[in-house]
Amino acid sequence: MQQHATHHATSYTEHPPERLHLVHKLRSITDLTAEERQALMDLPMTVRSYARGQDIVREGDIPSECCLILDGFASRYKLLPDGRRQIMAFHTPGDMPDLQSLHIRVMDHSVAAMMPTKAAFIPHKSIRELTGRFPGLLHAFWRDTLIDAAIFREWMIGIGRRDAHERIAHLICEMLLRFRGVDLAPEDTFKIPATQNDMADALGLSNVHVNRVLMDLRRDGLITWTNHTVSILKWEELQVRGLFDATYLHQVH
Amino acid sequence: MQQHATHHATSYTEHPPERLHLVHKLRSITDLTAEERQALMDLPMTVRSYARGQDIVREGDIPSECCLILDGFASRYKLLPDGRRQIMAFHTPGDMPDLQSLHIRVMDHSVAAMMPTKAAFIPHKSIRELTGRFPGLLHAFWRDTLIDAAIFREWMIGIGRRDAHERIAHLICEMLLRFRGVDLAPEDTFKIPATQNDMADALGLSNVHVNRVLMDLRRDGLITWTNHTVSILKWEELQVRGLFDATYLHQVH
DNA sequence: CCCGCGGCCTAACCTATGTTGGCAGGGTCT
DNA sequence: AGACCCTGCCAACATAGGTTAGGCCGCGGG
Repeated sequence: MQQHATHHATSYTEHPPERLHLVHKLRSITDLTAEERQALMDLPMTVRSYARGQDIVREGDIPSECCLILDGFASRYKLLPDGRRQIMAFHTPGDMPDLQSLHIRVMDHSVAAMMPTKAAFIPHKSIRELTGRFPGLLHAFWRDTLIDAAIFREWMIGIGRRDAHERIAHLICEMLLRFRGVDLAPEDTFKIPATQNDMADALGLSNVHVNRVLMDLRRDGLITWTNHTVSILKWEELQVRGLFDATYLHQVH
Repeated sequence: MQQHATHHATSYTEHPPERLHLVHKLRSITDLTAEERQALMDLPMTVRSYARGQDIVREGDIPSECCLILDGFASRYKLLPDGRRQIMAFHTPGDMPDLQSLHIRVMDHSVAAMMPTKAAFIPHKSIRELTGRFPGLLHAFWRDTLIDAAIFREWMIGIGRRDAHERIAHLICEMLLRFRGVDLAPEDTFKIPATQNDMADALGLSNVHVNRVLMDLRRDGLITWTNHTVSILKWEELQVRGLFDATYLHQVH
């Protein structure tokens, strides 16, 4: 709600409203001056649309632009030669899933749309020019990639050391907070773009087992999950099951 | 060998030789000018020593300095409330395991010595001052944290989607390359500071199972592993077993 | 010198999770 | 409408890997 107020406070009528997600996201992790915000809004970008399942960036690519999720939902994933898939991150509007390509030439994983998704592409050149003028933005971007890494670490401990129930509860907790962060979870309910199969690939489980555990969580009245929408009924208890502690999201600020 | 030549080419007699590891490491991922190298060597640092098992930085800390491994070997890890442990990274001399603390206030994991280890502490202030003067170094540090994240991702797919044999073979492959990178693996043999228990916690397995798999690898003549030293006997075959592809280390340059 | 501890190794047993296969409902394309 | 296909759901069975327990060895400390 507060964030919503923010949206209305600063209006940039000459740009499509989706650009605000980027400003909004970066403000959620650091402070920005008015000039910095304006400079972000002025970044040149070309927009493309993707259907569910389509790749936005592909492993092996050598990007010369970064992509910014404007609308929809994306995942980062990697495939083993025999087709096993590991999803390594989910991304909401305002995220730049391949920001790292600024400093790492070749993509070591892919980015795909998990639902109809609009992505904007910003030339590396423009970003470099921007961060050259605004050191504050440079640090914001760096910080963003560092938080990314923190989430990877948290997922690692999940996949490596939590059992299936803990993992799934934990992921649902994380999603709720991140959707809340972009005002997409009113009343602890949100549209989840991931199928049970996607969840499985994110958590290192099989789709069948994800289904089993989900049934348990529903039976115990912690959540409902129908038709791609999830409601958290017992937030406290869900956190306990997932051993959830939000500090790793570094959203405080 | 080439790197060894490099060592001798540039000598900074007024500093302890361990400082060269940092220069060496950063040069393995990016180009540095002579001034930048000198500036690195001139960083103020205070040195402390740690025994195996001691924490160098602890989860929850709010560091005002970054640590640099001068000598020895360190791991980054995280504990669950009931004591389950996940190791998320190994670090060799020249690495700065908590570089992220520059932009992320509170540590979300710990760093520990895995053998007697010497670490240097560099005030954030000095690093900020340095990166202010040398944008090249700023990008080198940023790039370093991005490679870190790339390794996290690779470990994620390992823990999530590879079976125990693949995981263990893969980790040994990675270690060989990283030790080679710092001239610590002559003839494909290196001192491994990790116990089988450490390996288990890094790979999301139990120590017993690590032992089982290690026996297999030895029986098949791929490696020897005695007394904390590992030799790779069949490098090709080990890579095949681990589905190993080194691009994620981004060491090429 | 002995003691205790930590690291390895082994065996017997157990269970969480994977696999396969099959069914039902809802979209979507023709 | 019919034919698909994807997603969720469910049951029966299979197995990789966990757990527990114990023995052995080498080392550092008293």
